[in-house]
Order: sequence, then C-alpha cells, then structure tokens
Amino acid sequence: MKKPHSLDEAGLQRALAALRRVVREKGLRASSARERVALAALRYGGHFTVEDLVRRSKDERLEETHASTVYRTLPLLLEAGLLEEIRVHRDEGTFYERAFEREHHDHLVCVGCGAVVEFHSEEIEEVQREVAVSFGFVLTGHSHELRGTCTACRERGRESRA
Amino acid sequence: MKKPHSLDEAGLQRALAALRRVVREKGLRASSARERVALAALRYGGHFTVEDLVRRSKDERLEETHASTVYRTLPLLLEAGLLEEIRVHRDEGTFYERAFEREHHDHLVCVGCGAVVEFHSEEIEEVQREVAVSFGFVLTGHSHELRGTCTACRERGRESRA
DNA sequence: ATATGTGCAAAAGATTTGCAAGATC
DNA sequence: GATCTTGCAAATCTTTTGCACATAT
Repeated sequence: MKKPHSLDEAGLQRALAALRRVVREKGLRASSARERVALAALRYGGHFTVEDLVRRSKDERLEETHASTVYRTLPLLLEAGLLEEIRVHRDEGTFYERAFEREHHDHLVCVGCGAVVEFHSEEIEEVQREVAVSFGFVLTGHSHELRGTCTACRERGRESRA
Repeated sequence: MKKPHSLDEAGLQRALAALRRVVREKGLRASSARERVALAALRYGGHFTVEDLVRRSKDERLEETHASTVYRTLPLLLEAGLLEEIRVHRDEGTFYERAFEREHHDHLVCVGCGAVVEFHSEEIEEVQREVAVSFGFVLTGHSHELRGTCTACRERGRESRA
C-alpha cells in the first residue's frame, strides 16, 4: 500500500497558481470557496468523492463549501490539471485523485475485494500515442482500468469451494 | 464509419444459448422478458443505453419491457458475455455494446465532436496481462478509453482562432 | 406448490439548475 | 455598478427496491 507523498506547501502554491491561471484565462474571478475546494482536494491522500471534498473543504472557521459549489468547481480543477477523474471502485459514485505534480498512473482493481493497485507502463503510453496518431488524433487524455482477482481472493475462492 | 456487422440468426441462437447456460447455472428460470432484452441488445448496431433497450425490446405484440427489468437483466447479459459496458460518450449515461462473437476493442473518442473510433492493440493487451501477473492478479477484464481531438476538430479550432 | 420474474410505483442517489444574496473587479 | 459566486432548495436523472401478481419448474 504505497501512500502517495503529498504536496508540500510550495507545491500547493504552484497548484493554486495553475488554478488561478485557468480562472483568469476564462475571465472568471478569484474566490475563496474555489481555493478551499482545491486545497481540500490537493491535500487528500488517496481517492475521494464530492462528499469527501465537501467535508474537508472547511477552513479555519469550519466553513463548509456546499456540494453544488464543489460540483461547479470540479471542471476547473480538472482543466487546471490539479485532479483526474477515476472510475475505479465498483458501485459507489465518481472518484477523483490528485494529478498535479504526480506521475501519471492507471489502476488495477480486484473485483473480489476491491483492492486497488497503481501501475504505469511506458510501453502502453507509447502505443496509445501511436494509435492516436494513426487515426489522426492528438491525445489529450485517457482512462485505463484493469480488473482481475488478486492472489488473496483466489485463495479464498479455493477454500470456499473445498 | 465502420458499421459492426450484426449477428445472423444462428449467432443470435448461440448467444441465447450462452445466456440460458448462465441462467441455469445460477438456478434461475427461463423468461421471455430476459430474452427480449437480450435480443434487443444483440440486434443493436452500435452503442446503446438502457432507455434504448426499453424501446427496442418490444416483441411482435409490441410489448415493452420495463426499465427495472432491463436493469435487472443487464448483469446477466454481461456475465454471459453478450455485452460489455463502455464509458465513452461524455455526459450522457452508461452505454453498452455487443461483445458476443465480436473481436475485443477499445475506444478513441474526440473530445471536440464526440466521434468514436474503435481500435485494438495486441501489444497493449499483452502488456496488460504482464502487468496483472506482476501484481499477482488474474485479469478478468478492462476498460480503456483514449481521448483526443480529431483532425477535423483541430482544423476547426485553427479557423476560429484565425 | 413453491420459488422466481415482472410491472409499477416509490425510494434513493448523484448531479444540475434557478434564484436571491454576497463577493469581486 | 455590473458581473460572477455561492448557498440553498427544488428539479432532474439514473438506478434500485418493495410488493402484488404472473410465470416457470
């Protein structure tokens, strides 16, 4: 269970700067609620939902940010490259994870116990680019999730069948 | 725009047989509603939603199958290998496509116009298996979607910026 | 006969939207 | 001051569930 090292203070500032840049480009205005959500998201260790952000977006005065505001802010955070949407986790809703200043990775999920492993394959990334080019596309992103059963779950299966 | 050739009558029968096998294995019973949904799905050319299946699941007497029944049937169709769930298409809901007797493929989507291209890379499939093995997993499935901008959309962008 | 399947309505979730009040440029 | 933002409530949408009746084994 590798814990993703979090951004330090300087990293947070760079991330906020990236957000402000996008906000400015779009002719929008600075707002503290938006930055509260961004900080909550950037500080989050693993995968999180909108609900999680609502709860953790409290500031010193314990002001929460409403869910609708979080929903309105998310597209900006994605566009600024602070977060990525992920589709791991079975039923439950939509999850996100930090993308800013973090190496890209995809996920391998156990359909038995839900364990999630991160992986990265430069070979796959390369083939993806080739595929895109061959169809005249310029890649802007991708999502790639592998599903399978982990060793532990296969053992468990064997027992219960015995 | 390559149209996926559809299953012929014999193929439909093989698919229904696969469904019946799963149904029997689970100790469930034969039902015509389930087969109506299966047929509607198998006959569908491209990508479709639950709503689409409801509309097209009419039989000779124009009996529709209720959405709740479609929802209850889908897991069986997936398990029987008749369909696959896909995550292409931006906002809109969940889509499915036929998987039975059809070569596996993934999708490349244009974020500008929504065009969807199917691709297949044996090299990627191979690396996926290697990755899974390296983490002690046995693969049961995956979803892989590339996003980018197609040639036409890039041209359009250039014009409007001009 | 008994257990499963289906239609229908209601419930449950997640996300979006309209609006009045508050913040920013 | 004009315009963007936010909180809040209500509206939407998709999917799930409870139940009474229909159907299959």
